[in-house]
Amino acid sequence: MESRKQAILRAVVHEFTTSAVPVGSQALQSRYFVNLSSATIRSELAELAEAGYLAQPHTSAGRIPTDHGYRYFVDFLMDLEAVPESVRTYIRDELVKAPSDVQGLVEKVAMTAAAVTQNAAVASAPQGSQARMKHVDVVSLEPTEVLLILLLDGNLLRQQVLHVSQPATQVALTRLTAMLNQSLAGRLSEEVRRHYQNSELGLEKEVVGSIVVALDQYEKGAENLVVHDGVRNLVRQPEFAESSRLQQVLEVLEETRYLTVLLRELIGESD
DNA sequence: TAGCAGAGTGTCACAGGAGG
DNA sequence: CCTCCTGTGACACTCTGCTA
Repeated sequence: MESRKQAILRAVVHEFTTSAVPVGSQALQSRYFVNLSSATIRSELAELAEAGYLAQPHTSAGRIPTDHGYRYFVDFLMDLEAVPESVRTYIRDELVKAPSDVQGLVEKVAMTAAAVTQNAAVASAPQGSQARMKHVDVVSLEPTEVLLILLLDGNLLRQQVLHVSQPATQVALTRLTAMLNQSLAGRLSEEVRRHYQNSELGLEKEVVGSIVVALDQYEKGAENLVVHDGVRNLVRQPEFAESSRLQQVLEVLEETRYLTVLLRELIGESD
């Protein structure tokens, strides 16, 4: 990439990661390229967009970096700081202590990254292959509300509150989970899905349906995202209230169904 | 909900420099 | 002197947010 395009891409990434607002040619000209006209910068922006490094939310908006643009920035343009030896040692010590299961390891990585960067950290496991159910438990919360606890292969734990159409007692739920564990433990998602299709309408079908959804999400990899206590670091930042970062974080969390993790952390932190 | 202002874009004609 | 390339300014257009 030509050096001027690199400089413009670097400026766009810097501006956008600071303000979270699409970056226009005039903003770039006034802050970074006083010797160029805005039309020249627009021309370069258009070429960067054509090459896939930038995108435009709508016709009259500025540009934002694409994943491709961020990748290029990280690989070639970012100024890397040397990691102090003390931090290196801290990371090594923390990861040595990490549990051997996937969930525990990913949580440890997120927690360590949050502690080192004093920011929010999101870590994900590699995309799941074929998911296998290990164990299921269903606990009664309210007459028509139950807590589904699902253990997947690799010791990944999933919890979900489920609204059921008919009231269910704990006795009935215990009987149901015993039956499900007997018939579905160790089964692949395809077999669980077949079980769902063959189930009659009612509590069993609703519970198995949720298990199918959880297994699907595991296979797609989206469920492997883990957020740890770095969210509190975001709240502590003075500019946080003015920033659109919260909105972005919420959108990501909502998509990945980890909003409850965020709320749990916030409730523990402030009103 | 319509109108308006502001921000930003794409396009085009033009100017200036480099090279043949 | 001509051609090509690059950069610039101007203008029309789109979209968003605000206000009456």
